[in-house]
Amino acid sequence: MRQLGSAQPTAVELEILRILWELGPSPVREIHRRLNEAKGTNYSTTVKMLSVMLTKGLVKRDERATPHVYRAALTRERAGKTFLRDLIDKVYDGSAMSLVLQALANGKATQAEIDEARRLLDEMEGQP
Amino acid sequence: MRQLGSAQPTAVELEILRILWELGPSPVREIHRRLNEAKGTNYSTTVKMLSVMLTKGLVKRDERATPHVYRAALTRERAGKTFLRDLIDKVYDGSAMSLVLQALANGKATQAEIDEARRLLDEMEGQP
DNA sequence: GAAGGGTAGCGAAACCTTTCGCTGACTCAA
DNA sequence: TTGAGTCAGCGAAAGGTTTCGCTACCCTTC
Repeated sequence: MRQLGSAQPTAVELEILRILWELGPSPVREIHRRLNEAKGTNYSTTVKMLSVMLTKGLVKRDERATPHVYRAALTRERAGKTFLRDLIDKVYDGSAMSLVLQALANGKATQAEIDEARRLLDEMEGQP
Repeated sequence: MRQLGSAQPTAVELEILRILWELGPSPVREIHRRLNEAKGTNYSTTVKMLSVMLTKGLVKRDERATPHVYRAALTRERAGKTFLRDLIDKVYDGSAMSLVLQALANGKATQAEIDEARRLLDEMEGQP
């Protein structure tokens, strides 16, 4: 059984989250308009994706309203943090410093810059 | 048809790339040892994944050697850049500055820090 | 109450990734 | 030559994501 809180959004799911982050809580029709604009998706598909995301806990919905209003269950900030952490884990074996060093590698970076970057990344990682 | 150069490595593919980045060019047996260690994968699976990755252009192999030697077709640096760009595109709608601002948002950041971070990210993005 | 439009949901198909059984080739030693 | 071991590859199954057809349920409005 997949842990509810730890599910990484898939490509389309992320696209929907992005729309919700931009629009704020919205009815399906609104979300669909955007998604269809971007990639010609069928209305049924949008509804299905939202229902899948609901069971995964990626979105929440207010059923009292008609039409139902959906909203993202995580913030853009949290998603960003998670993805960045994931990137560091998957590409740099968990070493944030590796990424920083690599980033500065071909450029001309002072020690001050490196320290600065380190602090920035520490903040991004958040506190476990 | 999927563009060869633009294929984003999947989870297992990335795990294999990570092994190759660490070990350098290696025979299947070596790669398999690591992969199996990490997640108990069958030998056949490792071979198959490598063959899939070969057709996708993610790895190259020297068939003159016996056993065949595989090596990553992209560097860790390039993969990191691509993933970071992808993260920015998918989560922050392509605005690197959004990510930086968000990262600094809850912390207490000086203007100097922000400028620093901007420069860092510019470098990470590479020059189109 | 019948027709039409907006809304919601289910189940199955289509597609991609990941897994592995099975097979064959090749090498080395007895 | 035969048997044991290593290496490579194919095809199909298993599992997850994404797609959509079809159905049903409200509301209006006639």
